[in-house]
Order: sequence, then structure tokens, then C-alpha cells
Amino acid sequence: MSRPYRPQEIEPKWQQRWETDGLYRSVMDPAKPKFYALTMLPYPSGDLHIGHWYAMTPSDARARFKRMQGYNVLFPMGFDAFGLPAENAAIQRGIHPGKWTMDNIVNMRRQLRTMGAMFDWQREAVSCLPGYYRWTQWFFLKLYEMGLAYRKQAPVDYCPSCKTTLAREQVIGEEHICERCGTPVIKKDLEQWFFRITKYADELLDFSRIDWPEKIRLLQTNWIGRSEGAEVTFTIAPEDLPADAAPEEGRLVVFTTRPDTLWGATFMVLAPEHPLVERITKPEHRQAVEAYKWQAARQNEIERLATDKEKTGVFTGAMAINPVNGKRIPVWTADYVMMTYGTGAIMGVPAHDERDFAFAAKFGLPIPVVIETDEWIAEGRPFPLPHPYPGEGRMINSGPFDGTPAPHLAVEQVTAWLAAQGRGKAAVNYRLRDWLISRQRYWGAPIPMIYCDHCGIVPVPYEQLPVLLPPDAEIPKTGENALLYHEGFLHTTCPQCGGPARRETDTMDTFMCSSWYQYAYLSPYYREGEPVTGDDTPWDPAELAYWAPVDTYTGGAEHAVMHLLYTRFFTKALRDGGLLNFDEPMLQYRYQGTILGEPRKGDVAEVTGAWEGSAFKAAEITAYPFDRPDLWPAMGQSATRVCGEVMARDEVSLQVRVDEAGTLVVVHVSEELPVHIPGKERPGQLTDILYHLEVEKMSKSKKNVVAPDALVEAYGADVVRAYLMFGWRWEMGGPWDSKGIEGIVRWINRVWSLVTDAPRHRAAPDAGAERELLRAMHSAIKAVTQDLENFSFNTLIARLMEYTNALSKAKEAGWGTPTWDTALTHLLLLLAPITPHLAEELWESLGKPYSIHLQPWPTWDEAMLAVAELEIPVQVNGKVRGKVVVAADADEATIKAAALAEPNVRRYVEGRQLVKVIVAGLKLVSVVVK
RNA sequence: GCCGGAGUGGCGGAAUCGGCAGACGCAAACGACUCAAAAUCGUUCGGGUGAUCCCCGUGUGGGUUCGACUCCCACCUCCGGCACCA
Repeated sequence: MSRPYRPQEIEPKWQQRWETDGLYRSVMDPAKPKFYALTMLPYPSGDLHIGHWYAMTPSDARARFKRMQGYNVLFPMGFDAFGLPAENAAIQRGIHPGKWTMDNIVNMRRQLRTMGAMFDWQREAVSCLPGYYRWTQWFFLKLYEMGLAYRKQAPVDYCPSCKTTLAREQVIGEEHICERCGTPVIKKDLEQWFFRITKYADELLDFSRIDWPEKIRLLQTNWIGRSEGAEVTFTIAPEDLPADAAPEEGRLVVFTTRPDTLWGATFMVLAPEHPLVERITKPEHRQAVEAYKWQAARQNEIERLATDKEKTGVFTGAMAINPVNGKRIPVWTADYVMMTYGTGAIMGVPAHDERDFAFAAKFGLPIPVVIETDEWIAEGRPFPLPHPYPGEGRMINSGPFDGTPAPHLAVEQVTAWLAAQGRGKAAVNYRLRDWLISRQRYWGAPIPMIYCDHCGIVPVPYEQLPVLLPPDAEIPKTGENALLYHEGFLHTTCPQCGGPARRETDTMDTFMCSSWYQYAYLSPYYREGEPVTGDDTPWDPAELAYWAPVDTYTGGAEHAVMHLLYTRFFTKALRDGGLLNFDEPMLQYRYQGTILGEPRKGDVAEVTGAWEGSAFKAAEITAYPFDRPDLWPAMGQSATRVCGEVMARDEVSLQVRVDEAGTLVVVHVSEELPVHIPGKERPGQLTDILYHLEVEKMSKSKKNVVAPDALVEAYGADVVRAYLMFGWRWEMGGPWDSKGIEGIVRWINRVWSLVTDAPRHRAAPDAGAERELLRAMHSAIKAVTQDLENFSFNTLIARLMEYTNALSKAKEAGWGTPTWDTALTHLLLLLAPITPHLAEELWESLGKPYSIHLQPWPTWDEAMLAVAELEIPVQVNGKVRGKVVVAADADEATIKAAALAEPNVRRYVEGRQLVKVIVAGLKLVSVVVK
């Protein structure tokens, strides 16, 4: 026996050697095609998570594969280092956010190095360092210059717990909770900075230049929410306008996707915040309208009580005139119309819109039908209409348009007609809102703006960047922004007039930092220490021209409508600013799923004792393993005994499930009480009892976290890498399985001994076996190449296992022959991207030249995949009844004859009428009989 | 409610221009080796009480087809996103 596989020795050795040699330094080389592979950068939370490994190591494998294929590959790594957890740590533990962050980064760099990934650490970028955020601020100034950054007073989403505003994308679900802490978000009226992402709405809907998953494209498309329709101008009845009204005040524009239903509009609704409400409300309705507005504003704050979808609203007393038929219709105000979408006003067409129908039904407004269908006619034209009908039909009661098919032709024709008359025009609306980037936080890049009493809002000159975060800021325990109280930061002079001025204290959303980091890697902290101007670029132009854009991007799908939308916007904005000459930041994107916590059954505890109120006081505890039902005493509870599965435990109590229905009993346990565990001699402690774990997201509080450091220590990085690729469909993820990794350990050990152990005897080469081995080799090369290309990591490992098994079988027969050597070295080449240390070590042990990672990727020969003869299944009436072996070049007639001659097939065919025989190439023969 | 995705052995999963369902593993059982255990190697492993034969089987019910996990229709369950967006 030769030496055993010891990853703990070989992995650090190679990592050091590669680093010393600069094996993974990525240097521009015009002679080679470039490949920019990027995986989402981590937040430096303190420890690397198994999820980071799951995301990064397959991405690394693919980057390595591309490198062996001859590309000059860039695969960088960095840290998204601004953000709230650092401030929370400061509050809880009194550590400065900067120190906390940088300490975490030191640890995470170490952990990342144990992956054995080909990260080029000399290109690392850390977003909280001045050399980085100077450019983040520079981009802000650039966007401001381009008119893409603006400040406005607006009702914004605000998290009272994080004490900061949030972007629309950071508010989750129906309950409108903060994505970071889960606190319900409230609306606040604040002056905030926005980026005009809506300007790019249409371009962001165009995915034709990029290879992104359908799911992400859909999420972004829905988020942007483009809808086409028309703007139609109604007028307020002149007598209902105040005397001082300007002429345009009487024009009320609404957006509708169904201009063809205009003749059915029987009322109008304004959002409660709509300025016109104030102006047109009649004195006798004023009190009710004011009360309603107040209530609506307040409801926004207390989160309009979820389930209640009953329509509310009040009449303003004013009338409007429908431009298509001159009819006078009442103007209402109601909170189902939103000020932030469209024009904040709608026409109510109750017959053909669900919401308008509910509103009209509640307030007794007429519901005339203007779209008819054959079914409606067949039902006898029921009136009033029992249900709203938003579907297709023909226009009726619509003057010149009666009979027009709607909405298909009708929308176009009515829109054209309105436009010709100057009463409306085609229009498009989006759900997407501008990106709110102000955060009332200390730990972020300061927004480089100055407020001067004289000059107003003044941008910090480019030359003065960075606006440094004061390192000596005291983080208030209240969670407020430390910059508000930092006199040295706050007070400055106006760059224009030189007078006293105040700095903006808000910092930027951290998504701003990650919107351009893919370019930061190209020349990290570019021109640090040198003053720069607005005419400079934040990167070395040569590096940008060579590497950008990203060829393959990988990371979590949860960023679909945040990071992935923002970074596309950013690139397009920079392109329009003349900084870039391409349209999309990442040409190909693939996401991975999530590794969840491993489920586990709790032990079965049998407890005797006595009840104390609603809890049970333990006198004696015995714990049995859950999966040995033969040992289970009956579950249940009595006056002196409780028995069931342990669902949870802490230092002094257990929660025991005593029946199938899930009834829980709380068992109090005094500290000293020993726990009997059958099969264990000494009495155990409460902490020896296993408690139930559900499949859930991993989190420290749920105690289901898998620590990669411990896995690496136990199995080695290569095994962990291979297991993460093998165990799940990459894009799906799933619960962790601590047993499954053993299969990889066995496989890797087999690979190891395949190379390092000599067989018991050496046999003469056998031509047939050699040919078979080569066939297996070419087939493995093909499968692994295609699977790496397609992100199909689990099947790739399966194919490598099969190939390993084939080599094991072949070893006794043909060891030491040239064919054997070829087959073995090809196994190592295929393994190199997957298990880089193992492959390097074995490569060296075969006496091959350093490094395996500099070798070209093997190619396959289709001709070598061919077999001389193959087995074809034969079906009779759709069921497999036999198999025949035919030559690979057999013609159809031969195959047919062989199939019909097969004894079992004959049993089914004899005595019946042969209808036909279908020969499906070399795949299958199908016989039909009657 | 609307828009997506997914349902395959005890488990993770494989196979979709329609062609042998369950590759590759985990777990389990048995055997070899061992004083013994672990490791390793070998065998079995969807169900129908053995079988190379037969029947059933890819969420449910229909359909198309010589042939359906795959295509069509109607449902069910779970997951994700959106949610008065006019």
C-alpha cells in the first residue's frame, strides 16, 4: 500500500505554491481571447457560509475549465463592505463598523483561500475603502451631471427599526416589511435622492442581447410592469371649478388601457392626494372629503388593514364631462386610485373593470354595458350586469364605433380617433419607480452634496473626492445616523461662494457600490491618492477595453429586481455618459439555489415526574434514538409520565411532542438531573438529547448552520467542492445531507488509489478492453465538457464516477500500458477544475510537468464513441418484449428481421395479424399486431 | 386573484427534437475479509411474498400516438414573485 490521501496536507501545500507562482494572476494578453467570469461578491458578515461555497466553487470550476480551454480568464473576488450589520455590531458590542468589517474581511479572505479557487487576489476590491467609494461618489456626481440623479420630497418607505429609508425593492410582500429586519415599513414624507432608472424602463425590458434565465427576465419584466394604453382628457364642468382656476386646471387627464370602453365611463375617481380634489370639492361635501383624505393618509401609516378590500370613497360634488359623448359624470375620490401610478386619476368603467364594478355596485352608480358578447346576448342581455366583464367582445352603445371588435381593433381605432380630435393620445405607463438611493446611515458612501443657504444644492467638486467618512464618529445607541452629530463632517464651506455650508448626511444605498464593482476589479482603487476630475475614468481604459463586459455571471436569484436591475441601469447610464461602449454588464447569467438546513428527528424522551401547573417537572429522563421504534415506549402523557419526540430544548427545559397531532408538553428539568441514554454507561446531560430540526433556511438562531471550515477540516476542500456540485441540481438547491458526502469521500479515495496503488498483477494488454477503455474516456470527455458548459454539475460528477469505475475495472487488465496511462491522465485533466488540489498532486506523482492547471482541456473524437454492435429493445403493442443485438451499421431490414425472430417477441406475434413494424433508428423497434 | 417554477424509489437526483424510467450516489440488507469492529471489496435494492416470465408504476383524471416522465386538455399540492398598476 502506498500513502493515504491526506487533503489536509496537500491542499495548503498547493495553495501556497500556486500563490507563490502567481498561477492565477490575470494579466491582459491580446494574443488570447479573454473570459471574464464573475460570481457575486459576499457581504463580510464574519464567517463564510456553506451557501458561499455552493455558489462559488462550481463557478470556479467553470472558470478553470474555460482557462484550460485556452481563454485568458479573469475570476476576481471582493467584498460588499458597506451596510447595516456593521452598525448593529457597533451598537451591540461597541466596535467601530470599519474595524468590525475589516476584521471580518481578514477572516473571510482566509476562509475563501481554503476553497482552492482561482481568485486573483491582487484584483480584490473592498467597497468601504476610500479608494473604492471615492469612485462610487464620482458616479453619483456623473449621474447628477447627466440629470439622472435628482432630489425630491416624496412619501418614501421608511423602516422604523433600521431608522432609514428603503428602496421600493427592499420592501417585501403584502405586509410591506423591511427586507433586512422584517419590521413593517411606514411611509414618510422626506426630501430624498433618486436615480432616474425609469428613463431606461424600455431598454431594461430588452433582453435580446443577453443570455439570462427566463425566470429572471420575467421577474424584471413584471417589476418594470409596462402597460400600453391611452391618455384621455376629460374636463371638469366649468361651474364646478373655482373662479380663479387656470384653464388647464379644468382638464383632467386619465390613463387607461381600454380607451375602447370610454362610452361606459359613468364616474371618475381621483386619488385622495390628488391636488385637484382640494380645488373642486363643493362646500357641502368638503367635510366628508377632508375626513376621507385624512383617513386615507393615516391608513398609509398604519398599513391599511390587510384583508379588508371593501371599496371606500366619497363624492366631491363636482361633475366631469366625458369627451366622447358629452355626458356629465360625478367625480369621486377613493383610495383605490394611487397617486403614484398614471396620472392619479381614472375613469370608472364599471361594466368592464373589476375594481370599478365593485365601487359602482357599492355606491349605486350606473353600470352600462359597452362591450357585448354572444354569451351575454344568449343570456338575454341581463341588466344590471351580474359580473364585470373585462374580456373580448364587440363595442356597443359607443356611437360611431359600434360593432368594432374589442379590445383588439377597438383600442387602436379609438386611440387614433381621440388623437385626431385632440382629446387623447397613445401612452405607456410603468410600474417601475425611480430608485431611491438615500439612506440615513453612517456606514455607507456619503452622498457628495453640499447645502448652502446662498447657492442651494451644490455638488462637491470632483477634485475634492472622496468625501471621507469620519473614522472618529460615535455611533449613537439609538441607531440614528452618526453623521448627524459629527460637527467636523457636518460643517463645510460652499464650493461656489465659500460661505458656510452643510454637508449631506445621508449615505448611498449599498446597491450603488455593487452596481459597478465588476469594473472596479479591472483596476482596483484606480489612481488612489491622486486627485481626479470629471473627465477621468474610474478604471484603466485598457483593462476595461480588454476584459469588459462580464462573460458569465453567477449568483443568487434573490437579487433579480435589485442588484441585477440596478447594475444594468448603471451600465446603460455610463454608456450614455460616454464611459463605456457596450449595453449590458453581464452577457450570460445563471443563478444557483439555496442550501437549506438538514432535517432531523428529535430523540424520544420518556420522562417521569409530576405536573406543576401546565408544565411537567422531570424526576427522571430516558432518551431513545428516534429511528429505533422497537425501543420506543408508547408516546403520550399521564399524571406521572410524559413520553414523545423532543421538538426543542434549552438549558432548563424540553418541548416534547406527545402525539401525532403535535400536542406539545413543556418539561422542566433541574440542572443536575442525569439523562439515561440506553447503551451509554455514564449518565448523559440534557444537551446530549437531539431535538427536532425542520427543513428551513440556515440561521444561527435555528441551530442548523453547516460550517464549511469544519467540513474542510474533516474532508478537505476538494471533497466539499465535489459534493456541493454533485448533491443537488445547482439551480434548485435543497436541504443539506451530512451522510451524502461519504459517497464523494469514497469516490475521491478510489481515484487516489487508482493512481497511487499498483495492481496485484500486471496483465498483457487486451485489444478489446483497451478499445473499450478509450471509448469510455472519450465519452467522459464529451459529457464533462458539455455539462460544464451547461452548468450541469451534478451529472458531470456522475459521469466522472462512471469513468472512475471503468478505470477500476480496466486496471487489473491493462495496467501500465500506454492506453492505461492516457486514460489515467485524462481522468486527472477532467478532474482539474473540480478538485484542483487532488488533480495537481496526482499529476505530479505521475511525473507530469507542473501545473496541471496550465494544460489544455482534452477534446473528444466522435469516431471513438462508436460501438461495434448494440442492443435494441423490441416493443410489441407498446410494451418491451425482448431485446436484440445488432451491428451498428445494420440496415432496417436486418434489424426488423432480428426483432421478429426474437423468441419472446415471437410468442406475442404468432397467431395474430402483423399490422406494422416501426424501426426507430438504432434506438428501438416497435411491432404492432392485432 | 394574477404571473412563473416544480411534483419521478426510503432520500438527493438522472433520462424530455416522444423511443429500455430510475444513470450516479446516499441509506438499507446480505456476503467476503477480521478475534471483533471500522474501513474496503462483492451482491441485492420501485411495488406485486422466488423468478431471466407476467402485471402495476414518473402528483390526479382524460386525450393524441405504434410508443408519453416528455406533447394536448382539465384539475390537485408545494415553492417563488406581484398584488386595488387603471
